[in-house]
Amino acid sequence: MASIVEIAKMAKVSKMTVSNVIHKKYEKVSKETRERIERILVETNYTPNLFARNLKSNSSKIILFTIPQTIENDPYKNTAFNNPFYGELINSIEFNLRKSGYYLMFRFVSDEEILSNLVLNWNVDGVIILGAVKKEIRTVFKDINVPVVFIDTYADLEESDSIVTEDEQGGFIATNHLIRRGKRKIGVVVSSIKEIGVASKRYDGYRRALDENNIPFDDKWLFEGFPSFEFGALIAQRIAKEKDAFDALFVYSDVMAIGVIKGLKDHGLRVPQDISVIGFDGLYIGDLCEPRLTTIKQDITAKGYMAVDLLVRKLDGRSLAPEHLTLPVKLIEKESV
Amino acid sequence: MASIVEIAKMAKVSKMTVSNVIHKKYEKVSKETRERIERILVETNYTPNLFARNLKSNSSKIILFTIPQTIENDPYKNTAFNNPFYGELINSIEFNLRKSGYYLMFRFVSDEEILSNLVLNWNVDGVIILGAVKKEIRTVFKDINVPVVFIDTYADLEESDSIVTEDEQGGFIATNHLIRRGKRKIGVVVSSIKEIGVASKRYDGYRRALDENNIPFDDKWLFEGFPSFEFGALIAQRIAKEKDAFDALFVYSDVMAIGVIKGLKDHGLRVPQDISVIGFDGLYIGDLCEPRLTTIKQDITAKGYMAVDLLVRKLDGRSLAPEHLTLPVKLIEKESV
DNA sequence: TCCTTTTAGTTTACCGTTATACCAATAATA
DNA sequence: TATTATTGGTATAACGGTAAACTAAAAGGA
Repeated sequence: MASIVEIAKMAKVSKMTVSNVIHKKYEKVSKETRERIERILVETNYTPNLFARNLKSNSSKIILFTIPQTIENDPYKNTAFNNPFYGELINSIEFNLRKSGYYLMFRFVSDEEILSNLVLNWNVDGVIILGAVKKEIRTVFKDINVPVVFIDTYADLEESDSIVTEDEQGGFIATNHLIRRGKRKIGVVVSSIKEIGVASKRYDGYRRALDENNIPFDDKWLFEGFPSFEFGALIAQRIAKEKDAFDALFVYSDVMAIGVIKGLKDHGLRVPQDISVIGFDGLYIGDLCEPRLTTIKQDITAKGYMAVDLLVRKLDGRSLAPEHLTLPVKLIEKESV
Repeated sequence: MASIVEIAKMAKVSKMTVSNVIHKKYEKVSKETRERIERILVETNYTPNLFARNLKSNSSKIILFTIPQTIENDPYKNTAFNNPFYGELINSIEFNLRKSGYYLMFRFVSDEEILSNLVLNWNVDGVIILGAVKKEIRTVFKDINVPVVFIDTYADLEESDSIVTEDEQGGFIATNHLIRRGKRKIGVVVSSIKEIGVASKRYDGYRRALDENNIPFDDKWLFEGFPSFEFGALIAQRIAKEKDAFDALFVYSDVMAIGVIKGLKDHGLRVPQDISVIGFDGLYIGDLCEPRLTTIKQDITAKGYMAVDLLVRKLDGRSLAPEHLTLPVKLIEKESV
């Protein structure tokens, strides 16, 4: 825990000389002095105090990655991480930040907290936000001049940087695939489509596929709810009761889709013989269920990479205008259709 | 981004007076001045610069949660987070840290990095480490006087604080359950048992159950390998080839167990009719596979809670002597046995 | 009235680092 | 020899916040 002053004393020089050695400003230091100081730095295992450095430089090398959500009072109730999507994304973000010399601070936050508590407090250099965020919050980031990359948000993004997947197209491909397989009574299971997020875009694609194939949409085909495995199973229960009303389902996420399949089977329906199910994400857990889940795959690790890359380019000043990147999707045929 | 000095100027007082208002040292400030300053604080949306504060106080309120591991060069290869165990744990840790006023910094680290890069650099107030850690690393934490809580480490813990599950007992219960169901040829699938981690303890429990039931252990019953879904499936392939050699398997983790079941079924064996499988962890994904996985459940959220609680007690000085906590396990009977 | 408290502040110094300005001694040039 | 440039540093101030010591003015007590 030696400070630069103590190193300077040991080397009998001023602390500025030590600082110059640390920063490799060798033209300021003679060879002998430099080597003497370097030896002492190694011996004492010196590491700079980043608080001091950050205070001076007014930058932290910390990037906040956050998932805004209603914060539960009970950690057992917060099931976000049950979805491997989050794990894969945070893994990729941490990996790429580390590679670029940044540190990851992770936190679930409520909308209010986002500003008061973290961005300002910590002088985080940048922020990556996953999921739908209210407009007020988004505009505030502009005021405080911290680069932000939004992942999977759609509303009013002209002036923000964002990364999304081909959600609409994915919904379209999924639904089209069902239609090409002869399905005509296609239900859709999503989280809320009122929020302008991935769910509503995937739903839009679903509707477009119906339209283009002249299949009239029936209000009863829409099932909305909390995007969890359990809720998927719950919805399946309702669907199983009117089994003849559907010959296929487009479910907006794999986790939900697996729940749906589980629920359908528990209520005596066979997948895909009685009813086909297609998911969205391409998670490995799709291979765990039986039948294996046909799905629309997105590259989550690439998403994390792109988010970090975009943010780092902002921080380096290599990207000035807002960018909106869209990652491709791909139909993965397994056995549930 | 107003600093305390600017606030002071606006209020026409010294910055110390502002500081006193912020810290609610009201006996130092008259009612009028106080209210004037408070108004300005609100108007300017003042938040203290934590770098400055931390520099002065030499504490950061940051807790590092880290999973030591060989850092892959390719984020696609890092599959740690595919195991929902990690997600549930980090969720619980973040939740409880936030509740106690701490911030979570997460990072995968190599052993070397642990010290040089983070603990010293960031003046993190405490560290939570998951998984087996070499002795050298552990001893260093003592030198630098940062409280550390180890999760799921066993080796040489006398002087460290640690939290584990009843791993040995869990392995015993699992194996005993198989034996009580009439199984006699019980294979065991673990990650490396050379490292002194949870895998070796669970294996110890397995061996004890065999011993106590006078079942001689056969070297061919042991399968070691990388603890992933894929590797579980790979091992199952080998097991399927000598199908008559086994009537049951104890797999040290659910993720691996699900892979094993998948692999067994892909090679024509029926679970549990031909061979029974029991897992360990109690993850929700155990319910996704068919048959649903019988397993030994541990409470991961409780584990995170205990880790944070113990660490915070260390930081508050409310726990001086090293503590070693062991969380209970419970047999959950489903359909794979 | 004089002395002591109390009130309501202010001043100073420091946390560890770094940018900037400065300086002394030596080397190079005219 | 006098002047200028280079080398190898040092001294100072600042980042924003806080603990501790200090002080001026008002209030209280004898």
